[in-house]
Amino acid sequence: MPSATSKQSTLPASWLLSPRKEQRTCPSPGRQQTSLKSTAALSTVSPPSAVKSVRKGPKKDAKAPTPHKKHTPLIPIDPSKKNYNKRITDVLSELSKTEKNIGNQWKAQAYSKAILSISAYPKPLVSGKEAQDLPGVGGSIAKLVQEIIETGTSERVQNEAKDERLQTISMLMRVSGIGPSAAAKFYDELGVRSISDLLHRPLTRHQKIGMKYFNEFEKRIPRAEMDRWQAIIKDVLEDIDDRFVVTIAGSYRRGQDTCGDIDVLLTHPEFTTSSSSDETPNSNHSVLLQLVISRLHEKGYLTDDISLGDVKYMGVCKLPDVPNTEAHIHRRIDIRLSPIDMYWPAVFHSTGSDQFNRWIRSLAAEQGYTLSEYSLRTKDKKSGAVGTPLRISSEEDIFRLLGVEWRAPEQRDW
DNA sequence: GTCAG
DNA sequence: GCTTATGCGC
DNA sequence: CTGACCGCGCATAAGC
Repeated sequence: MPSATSKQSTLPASWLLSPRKEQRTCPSPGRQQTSLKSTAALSTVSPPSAVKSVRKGPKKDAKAPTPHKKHTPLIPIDPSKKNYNKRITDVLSELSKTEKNIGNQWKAQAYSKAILSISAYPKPLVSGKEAQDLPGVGGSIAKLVQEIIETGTSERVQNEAKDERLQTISMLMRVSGIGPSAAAKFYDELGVRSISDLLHRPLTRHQKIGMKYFNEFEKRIPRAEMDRWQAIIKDVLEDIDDRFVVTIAGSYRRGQDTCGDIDVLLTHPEFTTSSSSDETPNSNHSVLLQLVISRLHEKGYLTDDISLGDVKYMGVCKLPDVPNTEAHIHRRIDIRLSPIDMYWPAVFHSTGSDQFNRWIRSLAAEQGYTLSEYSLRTKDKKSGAVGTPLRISSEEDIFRLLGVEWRAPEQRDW
């Protein structure tokens, strides 16, 4: 009900409501989907290769997909392989979670890294010492591993499991908008001991929404529903301006059967970095996202807004209910608007997986580049000086420039 | 907590 | 009122 | 021994 977002669609966006060109050129709506699996992953749309000029014939382009060979070091871990040390990694996961709850993100991450390499170890560990040879496993974790091998668990984990405060904080943090700091404050200063206690406490807008949909947000989104959202969003956007380019990224793009939320990336040929930096009259991109959001509201797809700025929206959506059917579940949806010259790095980044991104970034660094969600730039290893962003007109460009063989999104799932 | 510098 | 810091999510 | 480990958009609190 709050939704402060009601900046109605009084926003004129001159070039926006542009001539509905002939008809569907670019982002042809969802159709294609249906045959998911492989195609679905490439989810999206037509890559407008060059900034301007494009938008012509049917989606041609896609660059010449001619990857050079260039063996990729394949450091990757095969996720399908068996974990011979599950007992150990399970315990370490608890420790990672605890550190995260306390706000020690780096320790939490360190445990996660150790978990990854231990999971990939091809046989059961026999000693902590053996574990310490693995990347990410130092003396401290080696000791833990030794303890787990000997006793089957860790005393520390046992104690933490009995710790009321930790357990409660862990629970509170399941509410979207409550992090380590707020959870600790609720417990220590406001006497909160359960989720329901929160109802009588001052909450931020985000936290109220987190409470309202506490159960729904933890439910996974079936791929079929994701397909529907993709079609809907493309449809609404094309209705506004058929030059919008849309990608549903995240695990959906990697072909997963279920997803945690809906991650939408958006760009428009007339929204470029230059047009965003200077304040020319044409930089009405500042209303672009607002326009999109108000349109989605009008159509009844959005139910709550968590945040809305010029380039990023976070909110809640729900498919229209059909009479005599079970109501649909509320879903978290994020929509980001990128200048077109930053679009493919953004798509690449948001497609993940996180692990894949870490790997590719380290690879980039080795080759004298720095890759972010905004750009791919050269970077001098010595001086650290970075160059200007390279022109990226497709995901393939990124692979090609890094000398890595193309990997479809499903192959980045690690 | 781990690793690189 | 305006500016900066912090929390949060990703 | 010390700092990096992604760091940025948005909402809200804190500071002036």
